Amino acid sequence: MEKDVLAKTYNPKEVEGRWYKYWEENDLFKANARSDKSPFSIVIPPPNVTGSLHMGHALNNTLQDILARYKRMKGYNVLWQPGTDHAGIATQNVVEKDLILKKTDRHQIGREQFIELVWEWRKKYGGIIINQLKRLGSSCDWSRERFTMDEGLSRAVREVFVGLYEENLIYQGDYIINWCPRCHTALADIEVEHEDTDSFLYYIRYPFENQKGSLTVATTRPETLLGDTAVAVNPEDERYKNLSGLHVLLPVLNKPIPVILDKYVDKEFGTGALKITPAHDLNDFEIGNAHGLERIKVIDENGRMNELSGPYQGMDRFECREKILDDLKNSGLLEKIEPYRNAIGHCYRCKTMIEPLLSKQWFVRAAPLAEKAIAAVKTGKTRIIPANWERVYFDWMNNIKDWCISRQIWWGHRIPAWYCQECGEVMVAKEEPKICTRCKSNNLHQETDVLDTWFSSALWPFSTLGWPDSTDELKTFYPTSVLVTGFDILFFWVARMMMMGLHFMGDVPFRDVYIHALVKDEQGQKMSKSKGNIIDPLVVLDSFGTDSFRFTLSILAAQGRDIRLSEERLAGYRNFMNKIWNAARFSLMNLKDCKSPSIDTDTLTLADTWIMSRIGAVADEISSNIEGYKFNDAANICYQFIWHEFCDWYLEMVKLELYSNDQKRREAAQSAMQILLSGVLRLLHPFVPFITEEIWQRMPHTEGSIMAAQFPRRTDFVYDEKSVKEMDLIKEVITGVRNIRGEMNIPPKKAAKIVIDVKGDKEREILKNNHSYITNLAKVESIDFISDTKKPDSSATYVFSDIQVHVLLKGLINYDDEKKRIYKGIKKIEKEMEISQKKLANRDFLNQAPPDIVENVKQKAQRMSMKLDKLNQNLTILDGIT
RNA sequence: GGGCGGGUAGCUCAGCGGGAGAGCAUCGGCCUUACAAGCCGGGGGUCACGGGUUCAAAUCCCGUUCCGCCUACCA
Repeated sequence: MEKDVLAKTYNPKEVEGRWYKYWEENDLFKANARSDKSPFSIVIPPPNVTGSLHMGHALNNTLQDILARYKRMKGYNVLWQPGTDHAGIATQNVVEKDLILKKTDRHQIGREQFIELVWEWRKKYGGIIINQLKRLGSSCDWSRERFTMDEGLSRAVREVFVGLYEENLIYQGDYIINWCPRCHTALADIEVEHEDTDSFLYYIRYPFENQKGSLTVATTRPETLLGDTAVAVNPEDERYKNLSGLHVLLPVLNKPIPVILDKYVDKEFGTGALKITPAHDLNDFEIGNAHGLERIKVIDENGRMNELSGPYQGMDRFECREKILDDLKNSGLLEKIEPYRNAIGHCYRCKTMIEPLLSKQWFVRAAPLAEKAIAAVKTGKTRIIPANWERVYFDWMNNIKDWCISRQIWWGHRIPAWYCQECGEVMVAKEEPKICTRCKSNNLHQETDVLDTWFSSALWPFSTLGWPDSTDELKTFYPTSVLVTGFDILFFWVARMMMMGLHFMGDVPFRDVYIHALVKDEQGQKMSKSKGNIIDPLVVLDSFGTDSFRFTLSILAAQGRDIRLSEERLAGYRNFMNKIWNAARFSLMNLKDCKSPSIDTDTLTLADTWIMSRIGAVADEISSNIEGYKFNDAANICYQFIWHEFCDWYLEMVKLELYSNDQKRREAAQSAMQILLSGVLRLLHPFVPFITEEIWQRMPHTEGSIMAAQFPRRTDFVYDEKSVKEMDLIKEVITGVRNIRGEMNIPPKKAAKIVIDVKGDKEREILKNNHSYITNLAKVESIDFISDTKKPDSSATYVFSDIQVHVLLKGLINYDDEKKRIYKGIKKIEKEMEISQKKLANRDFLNQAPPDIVENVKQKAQRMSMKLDKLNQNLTILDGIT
């Protein structure tokens, strides 16, 4: 790498690809399953293989990468385990769409060939999201990339399924499930999205069978009445007391169905009479079971009315509703229609309205598994951060329902169950059985359903590490250190990993779960395709560069708060990258001929000691913030320190040394600068890997990649608290002069004479010894020192505590302006003093507040009082002049 | 229905018991040989409202209100 002068602005495009390749080629992302170093491991939340990078991924992976890079620099053996999941329904949908274009469908080509096509698709497009993660700089160990349909992971799935079945934790049964008529599969409860919808409540008369009159029920789904097998009323409902044992006639079909009594029915709602359709509603199903009612399925898997729905057979469910309402109206059975708002379930994949259907499915008995998962968080074996998500987790776990895991699609792990065609025996086994265990028949058929994708995702923390084999990876990296993810998959994924990990590994899958924010748009709206407010991370990467993007996400990632991303913010942090770049540019220009760095405390200037004390303190703060998942604080500390301390003050001060004729001073400055630049880059590296590597490689006396360098600690630098106080004093004087220059409109080029009135010998010494900082940074041509003397004529004065800086302004001073300025200062300080004095006048405060607090207030009051005196004196003098 | 988060400078947000902060925007002055994606300086806030606890409240508690979000088998 040539170490020439850097370009004037940072150009990320030229840099990023180059270094990513370098890191990969030099195996810098690789974990070691047999290492003496302490392990640190993260499994990636596997992105959907059909996916393309969205903001959620960008944030999620940026945060993981910060942790991974930071821990590597701290000397850990880091494994960041990457991979993708096979996304059963989504992937099948994509390939099926292709087939439609080719004027065929999966049923025509058959299961085997279809699966082959999906694999082909995955080979061709499955790497897209992976490459996008690489563009983000993600330092995953790609040599270990896994896919949930890999042979190894599929083995883990079979092992788990059979294990749970044998323990009676998986069972098969007829239940009401959520059916998507478009995807043609069952869905788990959490895969259904509820949406408040304006609909209607229809009041329908069910005539009595053997007497006059009718019983009116209220329903939102009149079409399901074809499958009604009873009408229920509350046993305590006075109105319907005498109806028990009677029958009513189902409208349209004129079929008698019984009136039953059930406490479930709410007397207050509708008419207090509830129609019962056990095959199409979960509650009705349960009531039906309790009363031994027949289950009549009238809607089929396509959402169409079937042969049991009489005249409506063949109609779509919505079409049927219209028709049936017409017919009811005509026969006078429709009493009234009321507008009604209710939540309607939709498929989370395709948004089709869910049809609750009676169907035979496979379920995981969740409650027993949840117990340990609850305990693990209660006892702190796994921490959820921020902790308020614990409550959400507990709430769900405590009310957990059995998990429907079978899906009527082809792409996925086929359930390892076989049915004997002769005797009906069900066999669940890891290997395909040859003959029926009961009747010895060889006429066996495998279950056609596959497992929910989340079933395999639930095993991710150990299946990716080689389970069920006992591998070095498992020994070294399980339990993983932390899981970083969004709350939207807390139930889908985190909770289930907890259950499976505890059950099969006997330990939690991760020590920490860090739940991060959602990325929203500028208006705080959730980004969605339908709203069209999506900010494409790839576009952001192109226009601002990866590092700016990552830094923006980090600094906005406050715990428990969503991120509103905006172009202005991105531009602001792109400017920060440019600032870093130019600080490096300046440094490198002056480091061309430098020796290898060493700290000689004798040659350190006050500026050196001060900035080293600061960078050391800052390094420790950044460390503790990263370790506490306070990414925004860590990033903000970097920003403030680098821009407003290192660049604004140190680099300006070091110019004195660099431009000095004294070769020794120059060399000492070069040494310090190298140490500092190296420190700054290493602090920044976890956040902004590319720009830091680029500069690192151009620095003299650096070896290898910055990835392998050590993260700075306070003890790496000179630390001297006194220097911080001294520098504060000098900065205050400089700021004071600048302030007056600015407010009095003194041309920046015009050098000023100043007189500092300082009583304390110590302060005077400090200012005298470091006067060149003041003369250079405040454009001052001479400094005189006085002690407790009257304000010089033709001067403007900056007052702090008992120190006064008089800027001599012969001919430039406007006395009215100066008076106004002083007056403003007096008003401000009087207001502040009032607060302090009130406190000090309060006996309870003096007695009960901690002594250090009282002392602080006292000192503050004293300082202010001195300042106020000086200001008043100055005002009096000016009054005398004008 | 239940739960969670939020209301702090014009905007976006930190802070969450002892001096109201940042970024952006704004105003004034600067092409000072690292950076105009920059430098220097300034202005700007009854910390939603009402009570309470405390020597001390933006910060803790209660209530009100307005926004989000999650969850739920009253048809």
